[in-house]
Amino acid sequence: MSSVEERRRPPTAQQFVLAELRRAITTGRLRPGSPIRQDALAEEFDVSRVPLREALKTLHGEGLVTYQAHRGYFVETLSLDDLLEVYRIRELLEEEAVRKAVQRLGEDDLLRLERAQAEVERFAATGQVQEMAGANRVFHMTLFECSGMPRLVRLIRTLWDSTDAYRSLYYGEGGNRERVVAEHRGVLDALRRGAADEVVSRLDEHRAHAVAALSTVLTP
Amino acid sequence: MSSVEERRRPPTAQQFVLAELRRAITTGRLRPGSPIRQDALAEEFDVSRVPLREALKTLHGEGLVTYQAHRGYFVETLSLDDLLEVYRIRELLEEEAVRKAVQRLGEDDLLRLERAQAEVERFAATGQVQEMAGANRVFHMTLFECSGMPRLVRLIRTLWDSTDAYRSLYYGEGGNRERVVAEHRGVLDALRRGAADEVVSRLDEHRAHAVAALSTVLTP
DNA sequence: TCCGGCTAGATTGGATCCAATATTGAATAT
DNA sequence: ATATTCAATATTGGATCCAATCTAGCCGGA
Repeated sequence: MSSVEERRRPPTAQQFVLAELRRAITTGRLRPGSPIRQDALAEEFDVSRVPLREALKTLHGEGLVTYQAHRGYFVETLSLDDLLEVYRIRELLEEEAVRKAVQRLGEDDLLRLERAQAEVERFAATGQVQEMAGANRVFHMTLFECSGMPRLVRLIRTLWDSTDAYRSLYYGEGGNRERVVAEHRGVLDALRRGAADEVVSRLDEHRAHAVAALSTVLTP
Repeated sequence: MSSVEERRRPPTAQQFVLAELRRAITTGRLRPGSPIRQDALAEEFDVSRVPLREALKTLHGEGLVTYQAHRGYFVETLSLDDLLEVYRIRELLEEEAVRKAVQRLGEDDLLRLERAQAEVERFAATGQVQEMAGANRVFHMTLFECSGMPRLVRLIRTLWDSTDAYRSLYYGEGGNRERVVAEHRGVLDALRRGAADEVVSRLDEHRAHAVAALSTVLTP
């Protein structure tokens, strides 16, 4: 809706800190393996340690940090290997979700997907990176949710969360936006025809492109 | 090592509360869909709300509870359908882990697995249900860890955690213990021969038996 | 010199108190 | 009677303070 969208601060401090921490970790500002000093970070974000610790628990669940009782949290390495692993796991889980979704897909689902795709294209055209990342996410999750497997969708969502910060990187690159749009259209087309295998392979390619682009960014 | 192991209280209150909450939810004492009153629960467990909330964040990550800002946590339904879904997801992820593990399996890994299996058999013989559940877990995780995919192992572990309380139910039933032992031996045998497909199908059966047994418990 | 125990500082874990938000019910206006 | 507003209450979110635990460096003894 709003064109500027100056990243509104979330309704709770934990959610705010959670987003900040994700960025700090994925951008490498908090270096892998280093301990997380709660006092210093809390002060930096201008909150107390309580919401900070709750955010850290969430990140622990996502595997971005490790935890040892009475010793605290440590930044988990997110190397290229890790990224590849996450994408491999996504491949496995999303294939299952998509196959189930194709079986159950109704006309209303297709309409929702097309509306989501329209959003993606709108932001792609205007070059609004953050917004496009959000719309892209809605598109994919809408599809996954058609699987009728809520726990599976949850897991996939968590995997997306844990690599969130990278994605806006991806959409920042010029050519990638157009390709995403084209690939989505191909997926939608295959969905309409109920061609499960084709949908799966198209999405695999879709991911592979993202991995390839991100690999070059991460290797320097 | 210790044979008695009278469920020592964990070193932090959050971990204690976490275990208690898991039991309370999976046994149905906290009814699905009902809100979680932090004050009441904290008093019941004789801790403050701080560690309780951190435990709830962990459970949220596992999908045992839902969360809405400023409205709190709610017990998530864990119906038979959910259990089936969890096992289906495990099937997908564990197959990947096991195939990778078979490729990389060394003699030392096999030795560790056999030692783990010896533990399982020891507790199976004496009918120590809790201990056997623990040893069983060690056996499987040891195998998964041979995959060299730490994030994948993490995910699988989380899935096991979220249905932990059910498993001791399973091992309580008389005949199940002997079958588990026999099935593990079959898996070990196939592993020695490097027969990946056979390992996968044996583990699938292994899970299927557990699901079947748990289904009868959950349907009444 | 090397090892162990010990003390002081740093850091995390938890309890209590206050603030912010949501919910409930009653009073009022239509 | 129904809908709406507003106040009272319940509940969650967060800040501060204190306790428990870990870490690092020092000291004494073999």
